[in-house]
Amino acid sequence: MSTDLSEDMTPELAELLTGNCYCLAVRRASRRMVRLYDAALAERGLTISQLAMLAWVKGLRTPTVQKIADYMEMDQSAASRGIKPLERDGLITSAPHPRDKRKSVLALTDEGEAWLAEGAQAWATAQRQVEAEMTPMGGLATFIGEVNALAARNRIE
Amino acid sequence: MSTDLSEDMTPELAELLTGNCYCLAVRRASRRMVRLYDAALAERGLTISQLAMLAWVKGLRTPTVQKIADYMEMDQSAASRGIKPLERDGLITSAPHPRDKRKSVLALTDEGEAWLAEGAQAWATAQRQVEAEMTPMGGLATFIGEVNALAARNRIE
DNA sequence: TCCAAATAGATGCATATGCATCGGATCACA
DNA sequence: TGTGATCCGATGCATATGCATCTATTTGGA
Repeated sequence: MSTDLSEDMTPELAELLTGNCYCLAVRRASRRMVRLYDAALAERGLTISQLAMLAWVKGLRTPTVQKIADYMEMDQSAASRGIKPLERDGLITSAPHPRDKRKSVLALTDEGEAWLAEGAQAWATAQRQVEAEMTPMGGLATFIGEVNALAARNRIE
Repeated sequence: MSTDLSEDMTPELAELLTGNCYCLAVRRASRRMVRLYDAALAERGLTISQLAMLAWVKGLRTPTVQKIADYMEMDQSAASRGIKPLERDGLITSAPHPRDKRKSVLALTDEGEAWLAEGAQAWATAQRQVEAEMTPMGGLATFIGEVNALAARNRIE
């Protein structure tokens, strides 16, 4: 309701609040997307992040925390913590790297494999749904490319 | 390095890991964007979320937790917790609504006003930078529109 | 008027995320 | 072959987020 809104705002604040902040807009979109995928995955007991980590453990020849963080473009500490619940729940095991004691090599347990397979099915449902409703090669691809290029130019992460 | 990647992946998992998951792609973009804006705001001691909340407190005639959550399209509990540090640090005060004791009406302190003004300057720097580097009306606008329409159709939030 | 339904805000619980930092291990080069 | 620079993973600290749930209040009818 526009009656909620005050009148005396600087142009900058108005811009920030009217959905024109790139950062806030993407964050909102991200929250929504996560809720959508998480809802689809909830019955399998996984979140989209956890599914992705399981997938990376399977997809990498020698999965380590650092490598997963690199591929997911997130902080190493965040990846480290994200993996913890999966280890706790017996979906992932970790063993010291034979030749580099700094590293822990991760692996899926049989249960982890099963959960990943199940989760991938649920994921596909959400993915196909979004795909069907988004303009093909529409905003997302363009936008992601822009963000990545921008981040690279500014050495973000 | 492609030598990291294993070969035997189902098509679905390959799709998920190669950056084609809408959810993961947006999440990555969001993380980057937040880091960019947060870095610009760090010297003012604010995060982009906190700046937005201060702005909404100023921008709404009768700001309450619920109203801020609605406008920011986030969970009420997340908004509630996000406001807490700002209250603790003396940037926001809250007082019971005169006619509805369920509500707390928020307000900026003088210090809150000052921080908001300072933060808005820093924000503008980041915003202008991103703006200059993104294709005008390029991917973002299209994409956000798609996400919102999709979320509306699926009653997400 | 009175009670069921709806609303506001807070909290318990759990994950998600980044920064700084620490201790251990490895590497590169003098 | 040392040893300083790097790298790896873990942790402390702090915010960010959502869901379920609880209490207090308000509201909308019967």
